[in-house]
Amino acid sequence: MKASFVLWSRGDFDVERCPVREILSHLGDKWTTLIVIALAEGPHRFNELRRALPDISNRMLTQTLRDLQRDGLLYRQVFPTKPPSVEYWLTPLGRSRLDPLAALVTWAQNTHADVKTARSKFDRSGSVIANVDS
Amino acid sequence: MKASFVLWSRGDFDVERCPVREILSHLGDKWTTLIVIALAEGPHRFNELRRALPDISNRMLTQTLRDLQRDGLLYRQVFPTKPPSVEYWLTPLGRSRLDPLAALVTWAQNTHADVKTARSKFDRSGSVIANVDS
DNA sequence: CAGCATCCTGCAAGATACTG
DNA sequence: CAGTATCTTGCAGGATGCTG
Repeated sequence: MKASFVLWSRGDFDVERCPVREILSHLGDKWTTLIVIALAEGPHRFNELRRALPDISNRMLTQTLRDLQRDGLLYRQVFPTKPPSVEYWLTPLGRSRLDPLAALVTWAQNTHADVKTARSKFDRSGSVIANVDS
Repeated sequence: MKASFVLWSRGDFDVERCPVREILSHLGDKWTTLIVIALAEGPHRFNELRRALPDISNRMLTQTLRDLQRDGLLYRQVFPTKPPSVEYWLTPLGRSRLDPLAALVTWAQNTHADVKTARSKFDRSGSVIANVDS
């Protein structure tokens, strides 16, 4: 059993400074990951991204892009055209996040059916009691 | 460029049924992943988990465990001792989630320094304007 | 076009008290 | 010990209108 993360759960640790939590808070928010994935294809402009994420609000797109830029995951380039256009694309650092992300997405796709099955089985079985017996 | 996820962002797709969103909603909540990681070591009882996640509320621990059980990611075994004790541990399906998760955690640890640097650089540079120039 | 400023809302999550 | 049942709340995120 490769227990590689244990450092966070045992003993003396500051919740605020737990690296695992940091990560999760990033993955937690609704849009960050979707934008990173959207930019996997290549550079995109503001409104292109808006169209790619049909239900994102103006506010959230701006804010999430800013955060990603701030963390060094993407570049932002303003072209002084008229009207102005702005392009976003992944930095090498940003690209490097795609790999673990892809692994996760793949896992989810592969196991999706199993989860669905387990879920409806659980629900049918009275949605109470254990599940370990037979 | 291995564009493996594109299916979700282009053209005709139902936001509600986007598989990527499904996944993210699972990873999104505050505790699910932490619990899965905590159970990587092996079986744990309710209050053991509570101690492992110092700041989780009673309510959230119960609820998250139920959801994970429902999705077939963990087993729940009640021992009719007095007072009762209950053990939780990962199913094979649950274990299989550890791999992509570990990849992500590792990535985060490896890049943590870079992100911190980028962040403070961004903040110092007026926290406005672009970052692509020099 | 690409945003910012504001106001507003719902729901994830916390706190607390009680039970088999 | 391992939960359930309520009540409450903060803040992520939505809606809308304005501007260089």
